[in-house]
Amino acid sequence: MRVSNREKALSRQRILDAAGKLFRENGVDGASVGDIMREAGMTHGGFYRHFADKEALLAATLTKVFEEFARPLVDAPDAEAGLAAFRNRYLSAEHLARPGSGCPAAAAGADIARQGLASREAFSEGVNLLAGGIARGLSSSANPRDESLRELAELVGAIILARAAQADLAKEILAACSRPKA
Amino acid sequence: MRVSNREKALSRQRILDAAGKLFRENGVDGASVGDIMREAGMTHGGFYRHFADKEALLAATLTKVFEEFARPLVDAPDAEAGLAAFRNRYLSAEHLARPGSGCPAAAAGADIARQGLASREAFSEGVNLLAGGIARGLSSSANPRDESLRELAELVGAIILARAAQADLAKEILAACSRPKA
DNA sequence: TGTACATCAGTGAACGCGCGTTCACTGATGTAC
DNA sequence: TGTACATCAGTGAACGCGCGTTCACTGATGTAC
Repeated sequence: MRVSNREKALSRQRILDAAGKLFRENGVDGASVGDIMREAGMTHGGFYRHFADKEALLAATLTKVFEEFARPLVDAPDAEAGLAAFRNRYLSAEHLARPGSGCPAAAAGADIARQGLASREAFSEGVNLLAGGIARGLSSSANPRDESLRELAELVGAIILARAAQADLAKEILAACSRPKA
Repeated sequence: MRVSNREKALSRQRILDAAGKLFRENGVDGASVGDIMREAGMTHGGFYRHFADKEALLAATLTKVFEEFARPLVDAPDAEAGLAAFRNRYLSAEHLARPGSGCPAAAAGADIARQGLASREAFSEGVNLLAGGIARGLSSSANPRDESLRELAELVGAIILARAAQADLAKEILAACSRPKA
């Protein structure tokens, strides 16, 4: 029961969306091909009509979710306000509780170090995309590129530590990183 | 072939050391009980004479490796110099390349969010231990606790991003976070 | 535009494999007297 | 201190299970004429 080219393209998008959610919620190892296809409303066998293997799906998913996650920051009409809003969203209780729609660098970063070249390339591009968006909001800085990487590292570290820590410490970490710098 | 109590205690230490290495190198899911017991020089069956399950091993391992990793910082006679040395070691190429003997928060943090209570408690205590050591070196700060958490977040985020990124970007991230603050 | 046929998206069974955990067994160790 | 016996650390086979991937099959879609 072959489906039309248009339907196939939609299936691919559903697989990518499902993978985006489950890779971030459960980790790369914790989200199986079967889980992802089920989330996408299909059975596992059809997966290999869309991707060569799980690694190829991971790389394609990273590219997509970094783009989606960075978009509000990158597209903000006012770069400084956009950065402030991004920080605020990043360190929110909402982002803490919902990794599945949150920052891919925080949710999957630790896993990517153990993945193939394609995923690491997609990850690196995603980091550059986010850092570029942050740097836009730091135009008054002497070295926006360096400062943006430092800023991104702090945000990623904060949410990773907070998600692993118990509730009280998690709130403390997010609050400490939210305060204006001394 | 029962072994003496002293030998049993040594076996337990070997299991914890092996787990400390493999959990950090391969992730919690990526290090199997069999792998760890093999690394410790035993077969897998004896594991359950030492730990109730894999989760109990993870919690005990976290407590041990956080303690070991924080010791040079916490025990430094000169707190400020100790912090500077800690930052230097943390952002080094050596630490980038060797997660198995490096910071447990960076190597396992993302996994811990999906683990049981005992592991999250051990992780939280480890974070507090590190933050306390950092705060010691920040005694001139108005708010050493907040600043130490922010500092730790930046270090953890930097090494996680650098390990996942490609070599050039990794070096750039570590360099950006190594420079004195503007 | 209509027809004949090749293509192939998706299904569901099956594959080999490694996982965490259990268990019967062994024989040296620990302990009660 | 010596003896008799219970304990139990470690081994290796086995368990049920889920993993990534393959494959024969189906029938609607795409395409060549």
